[in-house]
Amino acid sequence: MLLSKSCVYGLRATLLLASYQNGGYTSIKDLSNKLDISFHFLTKILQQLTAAELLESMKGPKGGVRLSGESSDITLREVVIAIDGPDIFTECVLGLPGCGSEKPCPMHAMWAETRDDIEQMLQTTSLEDMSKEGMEQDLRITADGHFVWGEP
Amino acid sequence: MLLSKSCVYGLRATLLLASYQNGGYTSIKDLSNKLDISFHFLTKILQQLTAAELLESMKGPKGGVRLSGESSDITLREVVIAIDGPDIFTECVLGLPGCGSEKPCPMHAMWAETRDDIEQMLQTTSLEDMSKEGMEQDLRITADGHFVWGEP
DNA sequence: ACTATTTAAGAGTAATATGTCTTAAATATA
DNA sequence: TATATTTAAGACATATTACTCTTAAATAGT
Repeated sequence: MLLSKSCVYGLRATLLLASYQNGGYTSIKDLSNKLDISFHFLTKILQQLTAAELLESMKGPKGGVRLSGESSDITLREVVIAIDGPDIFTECVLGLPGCGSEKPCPMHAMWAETRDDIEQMLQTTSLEDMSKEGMEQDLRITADGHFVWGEP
Repeated sequence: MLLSKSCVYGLRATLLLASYQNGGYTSIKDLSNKLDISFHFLTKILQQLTAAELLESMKGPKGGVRLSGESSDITLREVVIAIDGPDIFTECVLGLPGCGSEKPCPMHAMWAETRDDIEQMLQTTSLEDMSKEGMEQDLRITADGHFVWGEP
């Protein structure tokens, strides 16, 4: 997998949050239930996103998490980097540490291109873009596909 | 990482084998030394490639492994599939099991495209292509970059 | 036939990723 | 103030991947 499970969980949760578009706090319990992800595990992941200031959190009743800004201002790339780190956008496909344009591996050129395409794709797509598509076309965000968007 | 370490080791070893272009057997010891990969671990990986009939092996003195056919006839895609399996070319980027054109996830369309690009790229590149480039331009195939191509 | 060399196969170990559980801290509401 | 609810934090457990080690089987050369 290109993205770790943690990263994918983070993306799915933030997409769902974006679809709520009410500005209020949503409990992680709600997210973990709807997405069928372990509550404690998801909590840890969302903590990373909070630390990266993509989310804001509040403890206590009525607490939960919310996007720190407009869903149109948060890109998929930001979420990915917050969880999997920025290296996936620079790493050699053969995992060779010193690989770069100076002394590349045979696959460097071809991979650098697709890698940049992927980064560009994630960079130019906001949580709003994806969550809107998800809602409007009733797309899948769970394994079973049974899911209702935008109902906090 | 898109590809597992095993897969990457397999690619590096087959690229090196392709550069030998002498048709004879090369000992795994030689490959593991040159590529700085654990001998036993590489042995296991190359066994998978032998099982997939991309390599042929012979035991005993003068034994070793060799490409089962012309290096121009073996694609990077074949090596990848032999080790990491074919699923990486069909899997959902969010890891959602039922994701497909019928009931896709929001990222399905964009990812399917890049995924197909990657497959196409690997499909249209042979071991010969890559090893020739590696030799001719003295490209990196080890971490330290100190390496001499094509000397069995 | 004997020996040295090499791959094959499987058991075992280590490291990392994934997932679970418990306790602490904050906060809304009564 | 007391209670219920929620995130924060860290310890713990399991699964997967990566790597090591030992023994067996095959084969070339003497």
